[in-house]
Amino acid sequence: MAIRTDEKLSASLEDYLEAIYHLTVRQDVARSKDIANSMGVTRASVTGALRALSEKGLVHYKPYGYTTLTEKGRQAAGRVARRHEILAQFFGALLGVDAATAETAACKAEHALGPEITARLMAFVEFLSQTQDDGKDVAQQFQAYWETLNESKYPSG
Amino acid sequence: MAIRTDEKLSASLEDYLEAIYHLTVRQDVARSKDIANSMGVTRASVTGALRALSEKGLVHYKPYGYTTLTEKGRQAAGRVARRHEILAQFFGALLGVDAATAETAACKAEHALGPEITARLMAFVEFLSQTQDDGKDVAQQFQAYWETLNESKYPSG
DNA sequence: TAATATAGTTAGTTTGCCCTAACTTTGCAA
DNA sequence: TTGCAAAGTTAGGGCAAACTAACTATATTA
Repeated sequence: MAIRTDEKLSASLEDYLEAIYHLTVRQDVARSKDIANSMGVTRASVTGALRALSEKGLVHYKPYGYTTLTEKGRQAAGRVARRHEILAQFFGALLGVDAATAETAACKAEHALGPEITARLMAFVEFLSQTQDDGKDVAQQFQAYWETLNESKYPSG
Repeated sequence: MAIRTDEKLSASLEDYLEAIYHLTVRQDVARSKDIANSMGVTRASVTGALRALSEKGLVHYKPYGYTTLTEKGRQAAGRVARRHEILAQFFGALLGVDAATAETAACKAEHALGPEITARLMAFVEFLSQTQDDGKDVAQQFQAYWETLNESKYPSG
C-alpha cells in the first residue's frame, strides 16, 4: 500500500498552510521567519510544520530553501482561507461584532467546518446580503433588532 | 497568590464538562463508564479529566465515588451546552444540513465562540425565525434559494 | 458471605505541538 | 574573499491528552 498523503490536517497544520498561502500571495515565496512572525511561534516550530506539510505533499520544502505550495497545497489552503473569510464576514458584517473578535473566532472556528456547511454558509451570507426589506438588508434589520434587545435590558443606557 | 481555578478550559475539558452535564440531567450522577462511552474515550482518560476538572473546582470528585457538577461547573457546562445548541440549530434548522453533520460541526465549533458572538448568534437565530416574508420564514426562503443554486449547477438532476 | 464480574484507578507509553539553546548555512558588506 | 549577522535547523525537553495493561475497589449473586 502506498503512503497516504491526503489524511485530514490538524488545526495547527491548517493554520500553517493558511499562513503560507497568504505570504505566497504577497511575496511569491514563504520564508520561515515570516511564517513564524505571522503565527506567533518560533522558527523551530515552523521547521517541524514544514516537514509535516512536505510529507503530505502540500508544500515544496528543501532545508535552507524557499517554501512554496504544491498544487494540492494551494487547493487545501484555498479551502481553509475561504472558510475563514466566510466566517469572518458572517461574524463581522452580519452579526455585527467588531473586526478583531470576528477574526479571532473565524480563525478558531474555520477548522470545524466541513465542505457541506461551508458551501451552505457561503450561500446563506450571499442570500442575506441580497435580500432587502424596507430598503434595508437583513444585517441592518438585525442590527436594529439587537439594539432593541439591549435597550430593553438597559433601558436608561 | 492563591491558586487560580478559573483559567480558560481546553476544548477537551469543555467536552467532558458538557458530557457530565447531560448525564447528570438524565441520571443525577455521572459515572466514568458512561462519560467514556458518550465521548468515545477509555475510562482511564476519564479519570484524568475528572482530576483536572476537580482541581479547577468544576466537579465534585472522589476516587471510586459518584461525580457531580459544582455550581461553578454547572454554569460553565451550561454555557458550553447553550453554544452547542445554538450552533446546531443554526446549522440544522437554518442552513438545512442533516442532523448528524450539524451535531458534529456544532461540537467542534462551540469551543471557538466567545460570549459576544454567542449572544449575538442566539439573537440572530431568534430574529430570523421571527421574521416572516410572503408567509415564509427566512429558513424556508433560504432553502428555496439553495435549491435554485443547485438546479442551475445540475440543470437536469 | 465468598466468588466473580464490573467499574475505576495507576503506571507507563505515544503523539502532536510547542519551547529554548546551540549549531549550521547563507548572504551581504567591508 | 573573509567574516559576521540573520535565517534556518537540530537536539532535547515539557505539557496535554489519548492509549494499553495491570491493579484495586465495589457490587452482584449464588
